[in-house]
Amino acid sequence: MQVTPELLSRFDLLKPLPRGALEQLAPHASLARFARRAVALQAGVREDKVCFLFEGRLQGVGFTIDGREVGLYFVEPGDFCGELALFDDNPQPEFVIATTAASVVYVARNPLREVMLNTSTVSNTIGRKLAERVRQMTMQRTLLGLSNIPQRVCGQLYLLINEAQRKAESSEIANPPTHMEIAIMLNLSRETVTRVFQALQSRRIVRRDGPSRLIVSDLASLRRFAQGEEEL
Amino acid sequence: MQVTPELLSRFDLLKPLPRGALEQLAPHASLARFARRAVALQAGVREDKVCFLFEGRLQGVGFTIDGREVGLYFVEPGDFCGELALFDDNPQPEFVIATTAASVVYVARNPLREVMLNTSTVSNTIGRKLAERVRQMTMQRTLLGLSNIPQRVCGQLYLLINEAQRKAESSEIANPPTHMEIAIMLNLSRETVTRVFQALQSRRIVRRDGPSRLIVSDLASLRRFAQGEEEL
DNA sequence: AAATTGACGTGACCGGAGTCACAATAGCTG
DNA sequence: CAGCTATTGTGACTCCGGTCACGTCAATTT
Repeated sequence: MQVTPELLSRFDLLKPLPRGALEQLAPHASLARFARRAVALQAGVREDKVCFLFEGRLQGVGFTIDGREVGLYFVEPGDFCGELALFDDNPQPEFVIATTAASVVYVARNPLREVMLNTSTVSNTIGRKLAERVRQMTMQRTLLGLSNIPQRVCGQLYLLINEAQRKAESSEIANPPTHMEIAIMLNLSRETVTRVFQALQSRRIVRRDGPSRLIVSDLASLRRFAQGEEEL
Repeated sequence: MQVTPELLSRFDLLKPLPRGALEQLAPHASLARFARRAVALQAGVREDKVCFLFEGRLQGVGFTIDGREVGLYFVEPGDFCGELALFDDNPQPEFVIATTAASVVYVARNPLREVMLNTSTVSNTIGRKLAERVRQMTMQRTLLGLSNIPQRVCGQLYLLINEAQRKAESSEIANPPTHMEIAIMLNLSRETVTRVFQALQSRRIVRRDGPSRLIVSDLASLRRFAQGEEEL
């Protein structure tokens, strides 16, 4: 489907671009819609496009040889993924799949690469993004090193809370990941995650409010569990 | 200690720079030597330098709250680390420590950043490096997802083998990591790694040749174990 | 309204990796 | 060479998270 320059300019990365650059990119962009669990980017192949998320939610996942799924990160609307293709010709390392119905804009790799090289704000943004991604993965890897499993779950939960909300007493997570999705990110079984949630709920630390809102009533306790100052 | 432009030009990243740029950087560079286990870059602080490894070996490591160590990657001579500081002002996510006695050249962040922004070959190299780092971390994360532990160790062992040597029947790893270091990278206990090595040695798949050489006699078998086609 | 699906909840059992406590080397260093 | 430290090797025991086998519940589908 055809993409207008206006649509492209709604993404933070492309917003600073002059009209001309957007018009140059638009013909190389296309819109796509995905159902839940559909694949937006393939692992192991040299993807020739970058994926901008318009609505819904995506997740980067890997698969081990034995078919186990490995959750890596989430992509929220306005953000993009598959940017590794802009740096070299090596294959995309992980799958990106839709965790909810989603609509995305694909932008062809080469024209975008041109724009990146000519526009310092774009290359800076992508550089920062990549750096942030490395930090994110490092934190995630550190979480996996925790041998106390409830602590691991609490740590993940704490990471899911917006930094802006960290200071408040209570907080809420909109569209929280399912237990299964959390389990996959933390190398745990779904049952274990459920049991930790049970414990947190019985202690009034978290509470569900409908399917799409998870309320953290006692953020301070959650932090203590996450930091191992207290045992679950 | 004072650093000459010649010394800087021995690093791949800086080699393509014109003489002038090197002379501009040299006053902002300093040499340092480290004993084993010394810290080259601090986690959690805004490091204002990038670390180029001259000799020895470094390792990026994290620490969980409970003091457990988390191995992330190795740095070999000629390579560099701490490059995240070039992209933003956020803190260095992981420690970098010396696994052997090492000598490094520190280059101040800001001048190097200037050079990077003005020299497309440098920014390209750093971009590729960062992209490669993300791929590396993704693979490592995938390894951690393996629930079959011997398979995990074999996978790591296989990753340690140079790509150039992958095709041959046998191969060797110079200065192999200790069992403890492998355990830390794979979230395992040292004993478990030892036991896997015992199994591999008794099957004549690997063999030690002195302290600094590990010989993989039967690469094909190792690969089969790594890919889960055969159980240890 | 019945049927299907996907998410969540829960108990019982079991295997395997961590832990602990050693021993045995192997390198280094004085 | 003696002594020290780091690394590797091994057994016994324990514990805890995975697996399996269910059940419940709400949301969609038909």
